[in-house]
Amino acid sequence: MHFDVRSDSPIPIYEQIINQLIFGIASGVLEPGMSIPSVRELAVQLTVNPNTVARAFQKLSDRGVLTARRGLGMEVTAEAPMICRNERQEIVRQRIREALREAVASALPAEEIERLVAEELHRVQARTK
Amino acid sequence: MHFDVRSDSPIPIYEQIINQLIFGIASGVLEPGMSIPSVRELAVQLTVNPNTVARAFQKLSDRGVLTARRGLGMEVTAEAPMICRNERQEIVRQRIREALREAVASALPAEEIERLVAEELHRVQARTK
Amino acid sequence: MHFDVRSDSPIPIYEQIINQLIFGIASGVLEPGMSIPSVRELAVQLTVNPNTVARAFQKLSDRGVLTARRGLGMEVTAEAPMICRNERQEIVRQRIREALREAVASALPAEEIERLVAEELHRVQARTK
Amino acid sequence: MHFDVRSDSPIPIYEQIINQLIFGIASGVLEPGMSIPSVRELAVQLTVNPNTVARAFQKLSDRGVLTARRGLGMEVTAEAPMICRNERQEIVRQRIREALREAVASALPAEEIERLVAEELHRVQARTK
DNA sequence: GTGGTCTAGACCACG
DNA sequence: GTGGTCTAGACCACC
Repeated sequence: MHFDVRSDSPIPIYEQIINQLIFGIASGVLEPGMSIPSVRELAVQLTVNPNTVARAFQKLSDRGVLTARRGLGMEVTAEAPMICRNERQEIVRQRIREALREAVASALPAEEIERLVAEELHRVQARTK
Repeated sequence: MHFDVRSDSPIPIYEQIINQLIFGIASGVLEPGMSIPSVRELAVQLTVNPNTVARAFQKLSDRGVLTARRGLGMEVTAEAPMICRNERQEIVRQRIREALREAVASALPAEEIERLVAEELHRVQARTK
Repeated sequence: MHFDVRSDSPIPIYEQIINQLIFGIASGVLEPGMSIPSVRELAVQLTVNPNTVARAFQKLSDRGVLTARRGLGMEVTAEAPMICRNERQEIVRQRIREALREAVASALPAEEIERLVAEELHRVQARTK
Repeated sequence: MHFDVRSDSPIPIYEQIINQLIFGIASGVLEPGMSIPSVRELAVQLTVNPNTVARAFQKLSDRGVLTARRGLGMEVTAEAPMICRNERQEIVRQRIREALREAVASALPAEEIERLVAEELHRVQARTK
């Protein structure tokens, strides 16, 4: 699974990790019963402090998405996919809503906003192909 | 001019103020020559500490958007409208790009993303009418 | 007499006025017994607040350089030229010293500093011819 | 690296810190990759409030000279040396220009100015040997 | 431990 | 009254 952490974002790193795990589970890349990378492993991969990864795991464990298997690392729970599919949509929707709210607040003309959205949508979709 | 500050946002308050001033100048609500509320005034209006407002003014002054007139308050510079129109577009574009990047990273199907965008765009435009 | 006030300088305006009056007296442009421009007059000329001019006059009066002639404005005292010639040299020397001290502290090579000094000296002398 | 802050100078403390960091980077004493004292450390060393140091760091960060590494401190950027060498020369040149401009405005004879400059240059160079 | 943000309140220069 | 600077001290996210 691919992770992408931006240390210059105003969004805390541990939250970025949480979101990406949620996305991975929601999309089926991570399935119930699968064990996810260890704290240390992921920390190395993301060049991030292990505490930061551990915090992300902890929060997901609090929400019932992950569960600790002693000595074996974290495992995706059975209920995780359902939880994550809901959360994913809410996260994405919320972020889009905020961006558009700001766009409207900026008093840019509606056509300009629509143009920007179309442009960026196109751009971002092209990049992932 | 209307200001709207959210203290629960991950975006720092002083940056929210900066952005809204940029939007105000870009849209022509604030014109070159003084018209900006004083630090103390705006602080009361936003129920925020004067230093927080001063920080926003200071940064805009560094960027050449505002200039301090000793004893008289801050004034919008002559170059401000040009600077701000550019910055406005970049701010809005950047925020939209991030939201869409995350949406794509979430592995939501493209049609679903487009549906969400259309829905929220509609919603946000309706709110301002 | 010519005055040049820079509102963007870190040196307070009233102090700039003080210095320029000292320079005027030291150089003999302003002589003992001469009445200098009124607060209002000078304030208009410099597009500066009358209080600022008044403060400069007050400080010079404290130092025995100017004296108030009731109803007639400020007058240059008999001792002023002597005081001002001393002060002038000290002011100029001090400012030069600070500039050079900073230049040396910046670790610019000595030849580079000398080059800069020569360049700026040339430039500033050319401007006044 | 040595720092020297004068609290009685008309130049704000945070700006003195900025200039000295610029000088340090321009001269190669501070190199890209971390080596900068922490906010708290430097504050103690200069017997200055941590916020004052933080302000200096913040401004240098805005200018692309420093970058914050969360939890690790500030780091000199790769572009910093180039930026700082340019800025150093401008800072020094500007200060020299102002001093000489004032000297000329004071109507001191040219030879006298040159004498003062030579004297102070000599003096300041002797001090650092 | 680090920097980032914010509050509170002081003093100064200037109008 | 205005902005600019500085101090003091709080809380947060992150290492």
